[in-house]
Amino acid sequence: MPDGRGDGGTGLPPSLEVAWGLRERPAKGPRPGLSLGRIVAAAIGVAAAEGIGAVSMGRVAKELGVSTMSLYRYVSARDELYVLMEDSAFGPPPPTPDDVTGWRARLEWWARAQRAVFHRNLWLLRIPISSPPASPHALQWMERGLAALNGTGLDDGRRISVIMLVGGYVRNEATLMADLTAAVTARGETPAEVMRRYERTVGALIGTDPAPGPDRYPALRRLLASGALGEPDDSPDAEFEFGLRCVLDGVEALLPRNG
Amino acid sequence: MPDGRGDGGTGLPPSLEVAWGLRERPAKGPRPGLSLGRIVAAAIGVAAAEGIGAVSMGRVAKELGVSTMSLYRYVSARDELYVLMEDSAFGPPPPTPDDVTGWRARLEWWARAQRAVFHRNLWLLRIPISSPPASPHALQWMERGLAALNGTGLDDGRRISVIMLVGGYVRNEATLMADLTAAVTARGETPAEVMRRYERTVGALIGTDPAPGPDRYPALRRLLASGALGEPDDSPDAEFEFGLRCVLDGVEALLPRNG
DNA sequence: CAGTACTGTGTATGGCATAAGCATTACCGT
DNA sequence: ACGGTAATGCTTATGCCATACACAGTACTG
Repeated sequence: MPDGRGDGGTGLPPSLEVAWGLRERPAKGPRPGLSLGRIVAAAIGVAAAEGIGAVSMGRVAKELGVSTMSLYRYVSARDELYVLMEDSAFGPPPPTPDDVTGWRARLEWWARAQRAVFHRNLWLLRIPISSPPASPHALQWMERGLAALNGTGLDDGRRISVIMLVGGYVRNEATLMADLTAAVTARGETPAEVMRRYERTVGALIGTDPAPGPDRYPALRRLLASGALGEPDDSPDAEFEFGLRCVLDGVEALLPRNG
Repeated sequence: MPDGRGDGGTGLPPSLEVAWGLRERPAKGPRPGLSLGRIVAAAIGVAAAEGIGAVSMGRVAKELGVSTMSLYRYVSARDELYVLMEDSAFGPPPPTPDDVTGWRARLEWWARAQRAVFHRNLWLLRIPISSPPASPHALQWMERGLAALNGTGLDDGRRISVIMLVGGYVRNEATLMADLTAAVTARGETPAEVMRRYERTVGALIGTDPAPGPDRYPALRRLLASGALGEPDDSPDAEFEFGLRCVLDGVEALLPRNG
């Protein structure tokens, strides 16, 4: 391995090996005044307050009272910092209560816990996924998801597919919610107002009146007329649970025998 | 409305109203040498060749042989250009063949068509979703998705939920694939090699040997031992169809009566 | 033919990631 | 005790980027 000449032969960037607890502090130079932990915490503070877009190397450095370039002693690129922020924000998966038994309840618990993390850290959803999970907490979450499927007759290949399916659903739903709240905070409106404005926009675009020729948007027009866009009758949580139930029903249909 | 004083009272940015065919060419100034269409086409060309990261205002302008700032006569911000690129790349949904009948077949067709678009334009997946769909083709796709659910007893609220669920699944799966192919082209490896390298990394991180204390990663370890990560027995297409079947099974479980 | 609205453009500002080189520091082996 | 060495934090510089602003030319309206 000419490249990663550090401790672990993991092929990971040095900062991630530090996060994994591999790699000792080198015994030579001056004692570091900074630490990965402090940098990541500062970055998360900025992201939480002003969104991921405000997290620049310069900004984080200013927050810590150091120069921009000193951060590069700890992190070799901004994207690496993003990965560490992600790992830190997720933290370890919370312990599953004892009364949560059976694959379905366990997966639901897993999904809701993940959703809670996204809701607490909306900026997470703006970080593009760049590589398969290899940070400490990410693998712990993956472990938990896989373990939830114990007892189902699914083979290992299917298990990854299932947890990627469920995890993807959670992320997707959370992203839609985050987009809505972003629109809400951008202007000074309530979610209901945003949706009603969207409803009005679509109405103006496809024409609220049936139009002269053949109708190109019958289904959309009926949706608009129903008012389901502007006044959803479900709470966001209920919406999430609805989709989750769908997905898990689909998973259940896969199982060889019973539940 | 003090803001959007143009033709349509849509509340949309001017460029989008142009894309919708509202807004005449103003009869006053010099005839424009550029057009939204040419700009968007050039931008898509850059994105297709070098990824969305290469699509900067300066770069697109250079491609067209004009100055950077002239683009701002047609588009008020880069993100607006992104929306137009997205709309153009999607195009209208392809016509559904006559032998595709029933909600399930129609939704499958819709999902596969959408996936095909993503596969042809991987850069699409790197554009963050900023606002609810309001571009011409986006609404056509939405219309098609809603119409696919005709005949099911689902009410309109459920229908949006379902198409967002399916659409989200497609996008998610396509993104994972795009990430993989990005990793593939970044280094000079085959997909199988990338996955095997990942397998090795995870092995090095959690320790391939059972470790001394209690095992923190039993499920992951078993997954690794099974080789399911490194050598998935399904093709990417089969993987997609598997997830799609899951999701649609879940949808089917919602329906009031039969299929 | 003057007014006007629109065009493309040049210039300027302020931000960004990051490469390269420098002085300083603390440990290692002697 | 002390030179060698490797790591630290910093300054400076490069080359991107989005975009505000002001200007000169252009084609239509009255």
